[in-house]
Amino acid sequence: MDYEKLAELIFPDIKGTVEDLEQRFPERDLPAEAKVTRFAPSPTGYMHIGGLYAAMISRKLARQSGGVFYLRIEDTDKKREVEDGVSEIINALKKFGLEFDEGPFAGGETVYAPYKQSERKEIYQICVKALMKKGLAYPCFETAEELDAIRKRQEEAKVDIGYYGEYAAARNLTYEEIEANIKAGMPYVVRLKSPGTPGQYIRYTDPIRGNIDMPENIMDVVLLKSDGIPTYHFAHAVDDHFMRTNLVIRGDEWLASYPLHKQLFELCGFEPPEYVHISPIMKAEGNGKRKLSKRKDPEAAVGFYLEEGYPSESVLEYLMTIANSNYEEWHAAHPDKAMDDFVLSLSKMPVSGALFDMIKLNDVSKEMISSFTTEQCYEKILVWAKEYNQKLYQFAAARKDDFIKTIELWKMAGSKARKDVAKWSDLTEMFGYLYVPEGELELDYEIDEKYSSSQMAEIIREYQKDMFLDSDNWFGQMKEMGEKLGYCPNVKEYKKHPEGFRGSITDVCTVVRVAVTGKKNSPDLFTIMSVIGKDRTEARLKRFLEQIQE
RNA sequence: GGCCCCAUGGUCAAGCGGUUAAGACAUCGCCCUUUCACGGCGGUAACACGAGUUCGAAUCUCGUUGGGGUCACCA
Repeated sequence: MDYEKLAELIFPDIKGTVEDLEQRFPERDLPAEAKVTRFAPSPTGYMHIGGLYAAMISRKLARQSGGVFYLRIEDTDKKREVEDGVSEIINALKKFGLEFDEGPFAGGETVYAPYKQSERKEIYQICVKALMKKGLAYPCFETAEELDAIRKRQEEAKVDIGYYGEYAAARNLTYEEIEANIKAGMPYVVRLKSPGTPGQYIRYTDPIRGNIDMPENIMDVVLLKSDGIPTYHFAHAVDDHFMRTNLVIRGDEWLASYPLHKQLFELCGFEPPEYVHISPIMKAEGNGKRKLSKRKDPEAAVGFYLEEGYPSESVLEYLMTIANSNYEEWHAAHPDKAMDDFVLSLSKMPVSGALFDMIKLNDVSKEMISSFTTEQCYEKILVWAKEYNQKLYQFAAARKDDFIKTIELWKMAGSKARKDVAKWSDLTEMFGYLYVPEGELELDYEIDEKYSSSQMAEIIREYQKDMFLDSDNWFGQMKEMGEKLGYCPNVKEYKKHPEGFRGSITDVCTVVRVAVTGKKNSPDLFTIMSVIGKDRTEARLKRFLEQIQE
């Protein structure tokens, strides 16, 4: 077979050479230790939490080594493409502060462009043509039905399934047969003619997992689909070589294709990048785990965290604790330092998939929020509410001073810090009584059955006489009032001698608290009333009386 | 099924041949306290199993079991 002639038959219009490409995409002028990494999603518009995790790690590794992090769109499958898919992914990443260092998605151009695979068709074809000239690629006209038949035979014979070796009939087509098929307009793919030997093993060293021995690739995989667009594997080899990526962070589902990728790089004459296979984020199911699923788990989507109002810093910090469990310790030792100062270590990455722990995320997020200043909280809430909670947004935007007071109320500062809020959507659930205008307020009173209506009414009526809101000793006044009604002002004393009292100051406060907020639990009552103001407090007391006397 | 990966409390995990087997989250109790939250103190709770190697194994080897991944003209 004259491979030169075959290559011209298949690619008559491809004139460029691999050498041209080497010149067009020169090696990067970077220090040896600088890592060039990328995030390479399909433009499905759906951003998986695992994608965010990988992107965060890739970017971090590039940053901490003085390298480059870029975005490449893997749009070689038109069926999966979604309109605006690209911008949605970029927006999601942007909201997490993960920005790119180069390319059109960073607002610039470089010699490595284009960054979308659909615009790199010719580059791939040049490379396939070069392989074909070397006898390492060939056209294959087999139909899906014929491929199925091969699979059946292989299943029966209990041998490896795939297109390879003796099963790869198209390897033996003559030039004349190929030419005739093409003239007849038969569709075809271009396959790799794998030089792999069955039973031959290769060694791969993963920075996380160590040495792994795997069988060498023997499959004649598809390089170019019938539409002339490359498969993922081939596009990966070509792009990561010519975009000069030297570190590929990918999910461990790619581990199995390492032998293929290594072979592709070698056959093309490219230096393979360093690979790191990271374990996926899992979800508990039954007695096992499974990957967080796009279909079944809303929390698999990055959008979920955005909607719920988790600060992006919280999600990233939680993800970092999964990536390197020593991060938490480091952070505790350096509370003033930012996550950017932490040095991520590949060897400390987990080797098996971690269960996503929403409860832990909440804890991390409460800590994070308590570390924000009031002003920072205000800004972040405003941005979140504008998109996800219009009512809250209107209140926060129109009455900034009042809103700031509510933040101070649930946040507090320093040693008095409260950690009630893990995500902004908690705000309306926990503190709706602060934001809703009096007319629209509907309190679902959490009344304890141990209080009778008349008992509660007595307390509220007494409290209505003077709410002590101008006093600098509100609680002292409350004690006096309670004592007058027969409630012990000292809780400890009451516990020792409950028989002499109708209850304690706790009961007095609880009844007022329920009347004002509807809830049995809340932050400091006096502060709440100060925030909502005298008039609204009075109105609520009145309403509560009406309610319980119905 | 073939190939590959993994296995310490409920969860995330330290551990690298000799440890009373860390820590964080969760949980429970106590203290603080007008409730809740915060904070402080304390408790419950783990080396999947079986053989080796060794004076000695969570740690090394093999096997078993269990879990996961992968075997497309999808990435």
